[in-house]
Parts: sequence; structure tokens; C-alpha cells
Amino acid sequence: MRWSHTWIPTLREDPQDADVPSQKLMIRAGLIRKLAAGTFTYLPLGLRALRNAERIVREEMDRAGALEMLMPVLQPADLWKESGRFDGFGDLMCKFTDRNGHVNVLGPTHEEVVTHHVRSEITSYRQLPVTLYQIQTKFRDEIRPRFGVIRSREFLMKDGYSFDVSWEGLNKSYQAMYDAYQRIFSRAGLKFCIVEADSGLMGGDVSHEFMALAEIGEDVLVRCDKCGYGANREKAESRTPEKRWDIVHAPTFVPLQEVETPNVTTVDAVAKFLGIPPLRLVKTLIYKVKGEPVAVLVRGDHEANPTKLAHHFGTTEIALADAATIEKVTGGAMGFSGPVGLKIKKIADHALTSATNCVTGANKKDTHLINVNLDRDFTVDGFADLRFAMTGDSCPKCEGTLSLSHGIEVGHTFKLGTKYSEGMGAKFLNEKGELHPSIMGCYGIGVNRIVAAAIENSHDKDGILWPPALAPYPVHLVSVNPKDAKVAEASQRLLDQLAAAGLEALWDDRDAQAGVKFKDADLLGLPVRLTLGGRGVEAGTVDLKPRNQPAQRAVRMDDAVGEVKKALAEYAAAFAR
RNA sequence: CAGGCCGUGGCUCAGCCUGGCAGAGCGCCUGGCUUGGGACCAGGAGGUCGCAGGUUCGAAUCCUGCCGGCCUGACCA
Repeated sequence: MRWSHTWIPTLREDPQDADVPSQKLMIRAGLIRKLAAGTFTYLPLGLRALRNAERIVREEMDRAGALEMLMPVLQPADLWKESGRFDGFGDLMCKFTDRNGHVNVLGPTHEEVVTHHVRSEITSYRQLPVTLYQIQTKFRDEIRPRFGVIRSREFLMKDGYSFDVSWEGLNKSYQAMYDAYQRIFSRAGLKFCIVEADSGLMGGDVSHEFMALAEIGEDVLVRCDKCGYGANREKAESRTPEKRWDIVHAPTFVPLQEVETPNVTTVDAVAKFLGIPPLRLVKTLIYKVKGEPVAVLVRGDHEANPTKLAHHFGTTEIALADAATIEKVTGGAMGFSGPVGLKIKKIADHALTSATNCVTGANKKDTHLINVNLDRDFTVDGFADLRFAMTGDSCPKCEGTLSLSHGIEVGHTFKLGTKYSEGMGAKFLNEKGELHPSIMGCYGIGVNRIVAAAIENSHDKDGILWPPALAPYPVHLVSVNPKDAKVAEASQRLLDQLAAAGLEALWDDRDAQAGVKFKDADLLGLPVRLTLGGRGVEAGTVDLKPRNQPAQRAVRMDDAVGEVKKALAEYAAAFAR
């Protein structure tokens, strides 16, 4: 493709409204343009990359035995009311009323639609199992679109749904998708990891998130450096390293004592005021669980994890108590709560098992207690894992150490079970003539996010370094002076040879300064750059520079195709996991 | 949704405080000269200063409202 025949509007400067590297580079390299908040146009070059990502997804889904179909974006709201998710999704859903007064939604996902079709058509165990998928535009009226195409209101998603006659069948279908996902993200050249995700109180027991590792990722994940354990922040278990207490604690119990702490309420402030590390404090959080006040105790430097609380209490009706409730329950002001003398149910995080001589609120305004000890000064109704894991914690599965990293969620798999099939009547007759709901799984991939994450994973100060499978073109030919007939002729000959070998090249045939073209070539980041100028034509050579190498080298024109293939193979090897 | 910031040529931005002919760099067009890492010379096109109202002899500039965008937060103790 000639540069002069396509449309690649590169920008010299960073766009004003972009903040993350992938977004800046996608705009500067002429891949996308923003239309409005959270909506983007893919220009020719960007579309090629997006189509490459899409192709990888499609090939691997097909290989895994999934069947591609295409469902409507436009869906009747009634279906969503039937599943009970119309209100659940709420304002996240784009909706409108049509001329007949019917409420329609623009699909944010397709469980309802696919379940509707399956319940009408698939009524026998003989028709199962089946895994259906589509690659299609989804709409979500995000609270806050950001990071370019990473969180947008309109995006391309691969969504798949499996239907099985049994849980064993679901496990098999799920594993097939799980394996396909690994192949997809490997082929796309992403640095990714798979983490356990919380499946909530509803539905199945297993959920995995496929995370592209990136500093700017919105999701926090916890990983073990030794055994490969990974989980998202809501789900991650951990063990508190015992020795940290031994270091900071006095060896013997010291008498309980009241101290004045005027207007000092937060953990950090109390720690600073008393000149002790935050982990010496015990945070006492008053929650309302199904309307009942409960005290949750966690170490000062730890954070209570609402998801774990929900699991512990077996309800989602959990919220921090308001100031009035806290005063009523503790007898003291907000910010000065403590377990000593507290009458309500108290549960503590495991990390407090060995807590000695710690600091708590006194349930009295402007007062804290020091040298508080479990059993001697207060008791709890139980211990549980109630907090978020943090860097330095011990792995729950082995002796390794956990660390936090950020990730972009590029894929999510979920064992749904019978939530939708039961609720929407997607049932089949088994061989005994009994009616059963299908066992469902669902599987999503953010196709745009694959592209953005790849750039996030692979760029330098000059521009993109495309993973080979996503690169809009494998080869970038820069003709230094294309007005020179000899150069133009040699360039065309080279392009023909490359094409004959199945290598499509972007040919920068612009009448521009060489420097301009080199800068643009670095920005676009195609895997292999060839440079041809007057002196090369004279010598019968062309200069070859892989995007990930600092220097170029001259190769004979006759050997160019072979050298390009070799360079592409080496380049690809650098992206192999 | 709440808080903060920002809307001036295609892009990045200055001008606004202290009202008085709408600017710069890049990009674009024409010609010249150049062509191996964002050259140079000459000429040129391009802007209802987000929208509406108000104050004023006079508003990009001050005031009010609206629209759009960006950032932060939204159980963080």
C-alpha cells in the first residue's frame, strides 16, 4: 500500500485529551480519532490492527469448536425485565423508546438474547452441548469513559456462551475456552496473567479474569512470585507474615492506658500523633449487616474487603454505618471506635490473632486506648479473612510472597450455571424424558482492549512496537527520494518481490524529508523497516532495520525477501512467551 | 452523580488577571531550493475566540446560564 494512497494522519505532538501511552500513540500514529467521550473512529491503519486481533480471536474460537453467529445490538427491554437485569444494569444501559412506545436497549452483553434463542430451539440433550459466540459492537453508558479505547462507551467484544447438560460438561466447555483464551492472548503478544475472580454470591463457583499486565491498568491483581497463584484484589487470599508482629511488639503485656487524642481520627493521624507505625493500631469499623450493627476489626495498615465481608456474612446487604449509628452503638464519636467494652458482635481479621499492646479507639471523643490486648481487654466472636491482600503478604498456597500489580482486563470467563437458563426457562429433555435447565458458561474478550494493551505492553519513546500478529503491515518501505526514477523503479521491484512472498508492505512514497519518514516509521512501529535511497540503488543494497533493534544493516537487493523473513522471525521470537 | 480544571485556525498552545485591529509554532496550498533522522527561502489560504444572554461607547477578555471535554472521587475509615 502506498502511503500517498491511504490515509495515515500522523501527529507530531501528543493530543491534548489523551493521558495514557496507548491512547496517545493510537491517535498520533493515525490509528484512531475520537468522536466524542468514549467513542472512537478507526482509521484505515487502526482498523487493520483491530481486524488482526479479531481474526486471532475468531480462529481460536473456531478451533475450539465454538460456533459464530451474530445477534442484534437492538434488543427489547422486555427480555431484560424477564431476567431481572433491566434494573440491575440501570443507567449503564443505553436505552430508548421507539415510535411505538416500546423500550429498547442497545446490548451491553447478550446473555438474555442468546438464552432466548436457545430456549426456543434447543430442547433436547441430543442438541447439546453447544458453544455460541459473536464478535460485535457493545454499548455501555459508562460512568466515566477513560483511557481511550480501554474504557469506552462503544466497543468491540467477543462474547461466547456455552450450554451443557451437566456440570461435567460445563467444565469441559469451560476448559476449552480457557485454553483458547491462552492461545489468543499469547498470539496477540500480550504480557498477561490469569487470575481467579470473585463470582459473587449469585451463580457459579468459578470465574477467571485474563489480565494484560500494564501500569495504567484499572484492575488490581495479586500474584505470587513462586507458585503462580493469582487473583484479583476482591478475591485474593493472603497470610499475614507473623514476624512483622514480633518485630514491633513489646515482649510483655503492658497495662491498658487511656490517652487524649484531640481531633485525631484517622489511622495515619493517630499513628503520627503517638509516634508509632500504623500496623500497631486496630481499626474498628462499624458495619450494618442486614440492618444489624457489627464491628469489623482489621490491623491499622490493612483494609477491610467488602467482598469478603459479603461472603462471610452471606449477604450483600452490607454498608458502613453512618455517624449517628456509630455514636449510638459505641457511645463515642466517629473515628474513636474500639473493641474494648463494645457490646455488639465483633469479628476480626486473622492478622489480629497475635495482636498485643495495640492502639484502639476508646469509644469516647478525642480519646484512644494504648496497650490494648486481645482476651485480656476484649474478646471477639470469631476470626476470618476479611481484608485486602497487600504486597509483602505470604501466598495462601505456598511459601512465596504476594505482590500487587495492575492489569487491563482483556478477557473474562465465568461458570454461570443455571442462573439464566432457570430464570428464563432454557430447559431440555434428557434421555429419561426429564426437564432440566442447561448449565451455562459465558466468555468475553475486549477486542479493542487487545490492541490498546498490546501497545501499552510494547512501545518506546518514539512510538509503537507492534506484536507481529497485530501489526497493520509487516514491512515498512521508506524510499528516500521517490522522485528519483531509479529509486522508484527499484522500490517497485522490491515491493513486487515482497508481495510474491506474501509480505504486504506499507510504502512511504511521499516526497518528504527522510527524517520525517523515519520519525513516522518509528511512530507507526511496523516490525521491519526497509530503506532505499540513491546510494543503495547504486550499490544494489537496501537497508533493513527491525523496529526493536537500534541499528540498520545493508542487505543485497537480491537477498532482501529472505532477509526480511528472517528478521520477522527473529522479531516474532522476541514476543513469544 | 459530586468536586476541580479546560473550551481561541487541522494540531499544540499564547492572549483573558488590568476590556480597545485575533496571535505563535507545527500542519496545509503555490513556487524555489533540498532529500539517509521532524531543513531552508518567498508568497498564501484558513478562526461566528463552545453556545446564549447580560454589563459596556466597545467583550476572546468581566458577569450569569447552558453545552462539550479532561482529571479526581464515588463503601479507602
